[in-house]
Amino acid sequence: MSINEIAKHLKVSKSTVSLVINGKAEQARISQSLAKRILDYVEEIGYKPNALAKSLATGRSNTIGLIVENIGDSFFGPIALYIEEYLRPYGYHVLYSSTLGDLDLARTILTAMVDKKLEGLILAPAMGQEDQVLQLLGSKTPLVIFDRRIPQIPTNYVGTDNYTASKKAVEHLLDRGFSEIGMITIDSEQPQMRDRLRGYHEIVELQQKEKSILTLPYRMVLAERMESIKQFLVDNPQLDALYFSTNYLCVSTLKVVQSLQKDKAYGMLSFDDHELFELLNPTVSCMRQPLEAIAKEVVTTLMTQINNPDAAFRETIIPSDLVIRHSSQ
Amino acid sequence: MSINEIAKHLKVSKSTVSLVINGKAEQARISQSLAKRILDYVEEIGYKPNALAKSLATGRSNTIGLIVENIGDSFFGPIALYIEEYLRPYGYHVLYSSTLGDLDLARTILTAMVDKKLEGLILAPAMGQEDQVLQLLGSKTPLVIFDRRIPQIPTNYVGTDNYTASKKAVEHLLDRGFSEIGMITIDSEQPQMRDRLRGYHEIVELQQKEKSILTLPYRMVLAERMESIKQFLVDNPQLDALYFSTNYLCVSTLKVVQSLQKDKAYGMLSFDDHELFELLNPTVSCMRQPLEAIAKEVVTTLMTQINNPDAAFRETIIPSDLVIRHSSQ
DNA sequence: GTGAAAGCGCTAACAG
DNA sequence: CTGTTAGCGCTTTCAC
Repeated sequence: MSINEIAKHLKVSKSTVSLVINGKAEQARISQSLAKRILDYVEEIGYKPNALAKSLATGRSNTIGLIVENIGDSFFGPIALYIEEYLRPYGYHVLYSSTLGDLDLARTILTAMVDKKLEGLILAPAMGQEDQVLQLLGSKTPLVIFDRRIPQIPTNYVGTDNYTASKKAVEHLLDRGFSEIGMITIDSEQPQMRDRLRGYHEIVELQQKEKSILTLPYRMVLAERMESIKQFLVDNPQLDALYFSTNYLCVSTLKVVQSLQKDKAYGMLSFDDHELFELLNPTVSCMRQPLEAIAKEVVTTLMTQINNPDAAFRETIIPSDLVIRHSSQ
Repeated sequence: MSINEIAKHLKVSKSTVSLVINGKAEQARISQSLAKRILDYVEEIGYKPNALAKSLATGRSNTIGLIVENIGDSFFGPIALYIEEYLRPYGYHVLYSSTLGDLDLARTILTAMVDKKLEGLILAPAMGQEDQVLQLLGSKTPLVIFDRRIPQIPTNYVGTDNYTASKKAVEHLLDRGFSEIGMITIDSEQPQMRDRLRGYHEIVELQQKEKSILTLPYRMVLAERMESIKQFLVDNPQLDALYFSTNYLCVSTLKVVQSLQKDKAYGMLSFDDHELFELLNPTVSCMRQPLEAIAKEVVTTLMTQINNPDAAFRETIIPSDLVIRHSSQ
């Protein structure tokens, strides 16, 4: 079942078979009849080239690595789907991994992917992975960072305008008459989270209001997270609105509020939309990142670098949209 | 940066280097000092073996293929995450692809994965892919089918008890006093959907009630789907409860009901849970498939076959849990 | 203890 | 037009 056996059986040489199979019969000026004979036999025995051997010989694996925080969540999941779809026309497959925000795991994964000689890497880096990325950059592997930029290191990057969008979000809440706005956020070291937080800081300071911020670690079990949020709400009775740096914090908070059964209604606005936000009562306003556009740009950027390794890095900021629903009215 | 250069530089042979790197120095009785010299140099230049070449030589790619319908949805996304996690201890990586229910695409993807000589395949097959699976079975590639079984073809399989769970769900609705239960389902040819439908049929017939079934195609744009659902509700004013074969149909219906602004409240029960079902008003009852347990069993089954290619096929049915919330009270 | 050599399956010059 | 040859980078057997 190898090219060798085919060659032997047909009494031609390996290279002839290889050329024909790869559609280069024409340009290698191989006779139509011979080509047909080979193709027919290949068809007959159902021969399939070994992609591994091909990759080794050509240096092309036709595979792109995708490293995200959690493939199962409502941000990275759909992004992954879109990335796969946009990559498909180029003939690329996707090898994925979720880091779950764990640095050690993230390092191991990245190392493994580099060793596999993938043709390109799409990475939402974990905190602390900067040095490894820097090193990777030296190796000339095409790379696109997304969602969270690595400050100080110039790379290809695609992400949303976290800072500006965050300011808009908080301003919107203020405009609608809320005056004491608390922010619930996560793992404040991540650049995108920092920027969202910064936006909150700036607007609230501008209004000379009090800041109330709850910062939660990533990877906290739901029950604990809910407990922290509950305490935060209790400790800050003055709050009339809540701003969330990401949607699952909003979801957790909604669960807390529901369990509290107080009838205090907070104004709410979350970064990132959620499929069911428009079904809740009240419906939940959000800053929506355009997932498909981000995925598309990630792929375009990667392809650009693959086809032109020496091109300058490209940074694309894709603005998020404020989606106004009832929770911020 | 290849093993060759290391050998040359150290003036030893390739094989010695290879043995040392792979920790077989001991058994090959290579001197401690030589081994250390090699290891040190490897460390120094930061040498990484080329995984591709290694795979070609050993025939092991350390990669498992995962083919699902949609990696971005709330069923397959989390499943993919769990599969990855359970696979990690074995040193396997995951190459994924979404078929979006498209047969041609599904065939192409499966073919490509087979050519890549992956060490195992986890597959939620598309309709019509039976022949291809049959063929794959002949090739001895370790394979686990999940979510949707292929009738008539014995394979490893992991899934839930669709038929029984569906009966329980409809019975529950009846028990709670609903009497005219409509079912909204999809693409009724898929075995798991058939089974869910069959459960509905059986219970409703047992009660000598009228059946009202709306069958929607997979891959329908949201607006059209909502339109069909709306029409269905209008045409069937007698319905007092709705049973959904999968959660996004329930979500779509909730959107329709919301837009209708009638205050008719349907009893509702959906197959598959959704993160926000417990936040809606009323909270939505469901049949919950234990995602992590399914993923775990998929991996266990696959590993069993990989380690013991001649073992008999293993079929595991993991029961779903009825989660009772307010929508079915 | 160590190294030479063959081979995994394929591609791609280059000769004829 | 077709075949020879030399790799791609690594593993593994078997002499020495």
